[in-house]
Amino acid sequence: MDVTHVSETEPLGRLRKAGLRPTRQRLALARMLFSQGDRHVTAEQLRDEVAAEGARVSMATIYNTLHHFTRAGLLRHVVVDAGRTYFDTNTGHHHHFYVESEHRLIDIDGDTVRLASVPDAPPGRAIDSIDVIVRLKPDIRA
Amino acid sequence: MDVTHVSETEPLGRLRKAGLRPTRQRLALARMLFSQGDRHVTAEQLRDEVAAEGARVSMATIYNTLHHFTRAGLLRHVVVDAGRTYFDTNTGHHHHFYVESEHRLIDIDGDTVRLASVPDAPPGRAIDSIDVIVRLKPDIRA
DNA sequence: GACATTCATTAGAATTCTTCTAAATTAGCT
DNA sequence: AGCTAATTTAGAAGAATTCTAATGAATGTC
Repeated sequence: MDVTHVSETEPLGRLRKAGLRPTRQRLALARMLFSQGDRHVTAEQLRDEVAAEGARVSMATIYNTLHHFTRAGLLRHVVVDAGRTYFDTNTGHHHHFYVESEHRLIDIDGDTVRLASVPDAPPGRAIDSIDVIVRLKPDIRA
Repeated sequence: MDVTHVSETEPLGRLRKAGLRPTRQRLALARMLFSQGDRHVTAEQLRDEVAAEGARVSMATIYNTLHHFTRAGLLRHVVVDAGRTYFDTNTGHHHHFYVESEHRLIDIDGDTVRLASVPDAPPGRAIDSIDVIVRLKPDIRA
């Protein structure tokens, strides 16, 4: 395979740049994750998608890979639901709607939520990140 | 037992007001939860505390009770960590610091975080609640 | 290109947290 | 006291994730 010229947004280039060995499994997962716009996925979803494509990737590898990608800054962890971990391919500044009834996440552009004031971190601690989660329910006024 | 005059902030009155049968177990849990200021607890923590007091309450009852209390508006669910559910005795308007390294929650007064703008809910949905979580890490400038 | 080394993958077991089940107990009536 | 519905319980079951220890694959060296 000719790999002399690889875009940084292609799966291979992305992995290279992140210092991750491009294995068959990682390439498959990177393709699923990064070639269809911003996504919010769970490990289980990914497993099913990958399986549907005919690729064989174990659950352990899916978890390992998601964590590797997250550490490398390719993904971001989203905590909105106990007992379900979402990974977000949008690592930029933004927040989330969470449709509880459908277990579905929707991005909110970072600038749409402006914090007029942010509390100081307690002594000895620093702010790592600020998550804003807007929980949605069905609108009753049907 | 004389129950003619019961404060609404005493365990018994609290349960009565919420329409919950005051059982031995619920009274014990209510006492643990509501008589030492605002708290953030997990089911496991509560189990241990109750056990330390010598009361016998099964895990199933702890979960049942926490959920009953939450439905009754006595507690609030806090999601900050996948695979760990916190219950907050402060049901008023406020947000949270989360010290990831210690799995510890700290309240942020509701007015300390002002949202300058809030996004509109997508069509057919309404905003249920807005959570702001400020994640903390140890301050490096030791 | 073969070799050695290090890193990655895997199946399945194990862990953790939470919910379920079905039987026994208890609270709140009359 | 006796009735009924709500509650509690131990233990099994379930769901999501991590661990283990063995196999396999990528990379650097000659």
